[in-house]
Amino acid sequence: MSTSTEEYLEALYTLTQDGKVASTTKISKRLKIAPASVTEMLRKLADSGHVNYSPYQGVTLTPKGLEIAEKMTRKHRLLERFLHDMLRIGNDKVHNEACEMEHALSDETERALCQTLKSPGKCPDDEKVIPPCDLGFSSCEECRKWGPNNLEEIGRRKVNVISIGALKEKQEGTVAFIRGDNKVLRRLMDMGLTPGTKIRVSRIAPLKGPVEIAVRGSKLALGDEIACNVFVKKTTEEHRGR
Amino acid sequence: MSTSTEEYLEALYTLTQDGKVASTTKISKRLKIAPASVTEMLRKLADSGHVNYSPYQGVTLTPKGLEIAEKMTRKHRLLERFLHDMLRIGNDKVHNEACEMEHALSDETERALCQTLKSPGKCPDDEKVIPPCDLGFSSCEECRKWGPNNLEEIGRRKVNVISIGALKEKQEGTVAFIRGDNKVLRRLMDMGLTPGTKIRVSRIAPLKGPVEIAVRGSKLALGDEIACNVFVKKTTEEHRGR
DNA sequence: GCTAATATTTAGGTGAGCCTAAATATTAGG
DNA sequence: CCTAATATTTAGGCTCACCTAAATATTAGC
Repeated sequence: MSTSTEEYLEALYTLTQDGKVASTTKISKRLKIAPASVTEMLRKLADSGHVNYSPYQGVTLTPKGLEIAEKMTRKHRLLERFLHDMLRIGNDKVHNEACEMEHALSDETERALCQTLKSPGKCPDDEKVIPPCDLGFSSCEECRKWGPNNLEEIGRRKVNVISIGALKEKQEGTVAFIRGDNKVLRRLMDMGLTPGTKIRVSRIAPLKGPVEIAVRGSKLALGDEIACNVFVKKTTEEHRGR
Repeated sequence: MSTSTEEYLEALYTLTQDGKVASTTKISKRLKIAPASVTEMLRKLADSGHVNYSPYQGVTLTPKGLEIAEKMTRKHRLLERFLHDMLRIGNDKVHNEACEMEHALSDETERALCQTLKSPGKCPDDEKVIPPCDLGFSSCEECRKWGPNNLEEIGRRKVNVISIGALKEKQEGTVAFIRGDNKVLRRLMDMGLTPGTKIRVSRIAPLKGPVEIAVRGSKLALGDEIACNVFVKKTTEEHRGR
C-alpha cells in the first residue's frame, strides 16, 4: 500500500461518507491530480479489490478499501489532535501537516498517540469524528489496561463499526466499542449501554440534537458527545431474521 | 528535495562524521540499495551541488548538502525523543519510526516539537547529539521567548555550527548558539561563555572526560553535558589572521 | 430528442528511483 | 609487480504515479 493509494482511499472515504458514489472529477479536484490519472488509479484499486469501479458510473469503497481508508483517516485526525493539543500548531496548518505524516505513522505509534491524547473523539475543529481503532478491544479502558504487550493476542476487529451518531433513523446495531475513559464507560454501563447490547435508532432530533435510541424496550436520548463515542456493529434490515 | 535524496544525505552525514569520504558500498549497505543505484544517485546529488563526488574515489557533503543532512538528522533525532519520551515507544523501535516520519515533519513542527521536548540535546540512547536548529537565535531561551510569530524576521543561520564536544584539540571557534533552558544559559554566562565569545580547545580528556577550553586567557573544564550544548562557529587555522 | 457542454477514458509519454548483468577500476596478497 | 578478489560504474530495463492530447460517453438545455 503506497502513500499514493492511501491518499486515494482516504479521499474516497470522505467523498462517499454521504453514501453516494464518488466521481472521477471530484477525486481529481480533491487530490489535485489529472482526471486521466485518477481513472488509471481507480482501475488499479479495483483490480486489487479496494474499490468498486464501473467506468463512467463512479466508484465506492469495498470493505477491504474501507478498512484502509478508515485507518488512514483515523491516523490523520489523531495527528491533527496531536499537532494541535501537544504542539500548539495553528488550526489552519494541522491538516496539511497531518496529511504528510499520516503515511509514516505505524499502527503501534497510532495506538500510543491515541492513549497519550486520551482517546480523542473529534478533530481539533470539533467537527470530524475520529474513527475508532481496529484492535479487538471493546473499550478504550480495556485497551489502556492491556498495556503494550501481546497485541497479537487481541487481534483486529473483523467488522467495521459505526458510531451511533452516524446511524440513520431506524437503523439497528449491537454495541461493539466504547470510546472514552473509565468515567464514560461507567456512565454508559449505568444506562445499560454495554458492549453486546442491541440498540435501534428511533429518532434523530434536528440540528445536532440528541439521538433517541431504543434499548431493551426502553428509550434513551443520547447527546452528541455520547452518540459519537459509542460504536456499533450495524445490523442491516436484510440480515435480520433471515 | 525528495524523501530519497534526504535519506542519502542523512546517511552521508553519519558516514562522514569522522571526516573521511564515504564509499559507494558503505552507502549501499546502509540504505539497502544496489551499488549501481547509489552511483546513479551520487551523480545526481553532485549535479545539484549537494555532494563532492569523484568516481571510484568516494563522496563527501558540500556545505549545501550538509545543511540538509543536518536538518534531516535533527528531525530524525527529535522524533526519536518524541516517540520515546512522550509516546513511550521502545528504544528498539524509535529509530525505524523516526526514519519514516522525518521526511514529513515541517520546519515549523520541528520547532514546536523541540520546544515541547524542552530542547533535548541527545537521542534517547543518550549517545547521538541532536544538531541544533538553523534559526537565527543565539539560544533556546531566545527562541522560546520569541513565540510562534514573525519567524521570517529571525531568518536562518548562515553558517553551520558545531558543538564544542565535537571539536578536536587546538580547534577554535566563536560561541554562536547555546542550547538549554534559562538555568543553563545563566550558568554559562557566569562562566563567561556567552554568544560571541572566542574559545579554543586546549585539551580533551580521554574517555568522555571534560574538555578543557581557553576563554579570554583563562581555562575552563567543561563536562559532556555542557560541551555538547554549546555550539560555535569554527574559526579554522587558515582563516585566522588573514 | 438533438446538440452543446461537460465528464470520463484511452493512448502515448515522462521522470524518479530502483534493479540485474556486464564491464572496468582499484586494492590486497603472494 | 602481477593476479585475484573486491569495489565501482555502465548499460539496459522495470514500475509507479503522474502528465497532455485526443477520443468517447454522459448530461443538460432548448
